[in-house]
Amino acid sequence: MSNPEGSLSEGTVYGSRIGMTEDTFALLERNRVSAEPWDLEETKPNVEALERGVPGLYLSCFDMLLTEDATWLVEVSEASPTLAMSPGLQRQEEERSLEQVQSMVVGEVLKDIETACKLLNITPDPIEWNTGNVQKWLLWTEHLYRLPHAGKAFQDLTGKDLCAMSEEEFRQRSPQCGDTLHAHLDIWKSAAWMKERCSVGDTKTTGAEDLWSEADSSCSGQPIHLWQFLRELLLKPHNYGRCIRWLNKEKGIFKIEDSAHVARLWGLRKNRPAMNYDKLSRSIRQYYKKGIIRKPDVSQRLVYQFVHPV
DNA sequence: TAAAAGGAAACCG
DNA sequence: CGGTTTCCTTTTA
Repeated sequence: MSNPEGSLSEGTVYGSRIGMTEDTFALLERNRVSAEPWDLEETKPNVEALERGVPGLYLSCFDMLLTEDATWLVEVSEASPTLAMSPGLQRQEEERSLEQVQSMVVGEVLKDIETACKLLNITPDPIEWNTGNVQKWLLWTEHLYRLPHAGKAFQDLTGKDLCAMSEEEFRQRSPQCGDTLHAHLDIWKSAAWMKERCSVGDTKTTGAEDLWSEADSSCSGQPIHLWQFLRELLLKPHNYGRCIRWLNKEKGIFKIEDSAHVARLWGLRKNRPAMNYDKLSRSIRQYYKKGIIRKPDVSQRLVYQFVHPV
């Protein structure tokens, strides 16, 4: 936010580039506020902050007008009183605020998609999904927004098939939530398209590009290890703080607050639907002799310690 | 009663 | 082969 002008213009570009209509934003906002399943918090970070941020953002713009530009305003108003805070200027400011909000929303959407990709181990671009990826995405989207299970209706479809389908075709396969699923897929498609445009386009670094490069760096490489996965969760307390958190970050001591939940996430990531805490904890115990994770000096239930803290 | 601890064997990229 | 995953028995808080 150090450069409001920059993010304002970027927001404009993104908004139009990815073709997000006001309806799209309305849908996003509605879903963000209404749904709250068990894992809403993990995948919908900063919802409250965002919503609180909106009036705050407006106020800070207003403050700038009143402070930094006050002398300018006075000078202008003396020279030409009609120009000071003319309706046109006001509308411009309002539009800028709106654009800023929109760019924030886009940023949040990208973050959510990044989170989902890491969790499901799928690519952000739906075009690349195989049938398994599609099912994962469906499962994910369904319980994120409390939709009835419709995976069966989309069985054996690849991401490419899915992307080629119209909203009507979605509704045919799932009368209850086809339209919602179509809308969400649309968001993913838009984001993927935007990502492509950003990476080949201008070299100017933007907030959104940072988000994607962050996603790329962690998505690449070998199959993830359990200890890495746990670190990832711990790195995002805003998303996962309810199920796993640091007790002492410096010493690497953490506590699993919701064992079943963490196990479910691990199972999702590794494609092991039968994963549970019994098995996950067995895997953690394998780390004892390897010197990766140990029990803290004062052993407590569900509390472990990284042998080599960051 | 859930969690902790490990042995043993299967699984899989 | 390594890194789990699965299953199991016994012990502990």
